[in-house]
Amino acid sequence: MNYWLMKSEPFVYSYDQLVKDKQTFWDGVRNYQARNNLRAMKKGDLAFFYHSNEGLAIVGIVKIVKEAYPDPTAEGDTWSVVDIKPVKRLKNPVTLAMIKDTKSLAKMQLVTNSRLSVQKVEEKEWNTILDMAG
DNA sequence: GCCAACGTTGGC
DNA sequence: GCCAACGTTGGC
Repeated sequence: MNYWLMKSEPFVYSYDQLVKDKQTFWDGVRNYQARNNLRAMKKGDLAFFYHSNEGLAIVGIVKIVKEAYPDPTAEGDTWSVVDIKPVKRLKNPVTLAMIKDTKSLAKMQLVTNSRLSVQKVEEKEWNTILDMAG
C-alpha cells in the first residue's frame, strides 16, 4: 500500500467539492512525473488532498477507487486519470508552513519539488502528518 | 502581482 | 543532443 499527495487549487476543485461529488476522476495532469505517479497508484491507496495557491494546506484524505485509465479529457492515451473518493477531512489542516517547520518532513517533495502536482508520500511522513492533524 | 523554479519546445 | 527562450506553477 502506498501513500500519495494530490494538489488542487481550491477555486478550481476543492475538497468540499469532492465531498459533494462523492467521487471524481482526477483529470488535467499534463506532467510526465505526475502521470507516472498516477499510473503507479493501486486501488485502495490513500492520498492527501492539498490545497495550493489558497489555503496552502493538506485538508483531507482521499482513496484511490479505480486505477489509471486514459484521460477522457485528452487525445490518445498519453495522459491518465484515476478515480478517487473522499475518506475524511483532517480535523486540523496541516499547512505548508507547519511542514516546512518539521525537520522529519523536510525531504517531502512538497518542499523540495513544489511544482509536482501528484507526489509520493513515505509512510513515516504520512503518519507524522496524521499526528499533526490531531 | 511578482518572481523563482521547473518543464517543454524548437532552432541549430 | 544541446541549450536558449518561453510558458506554467505556486509560494510569497
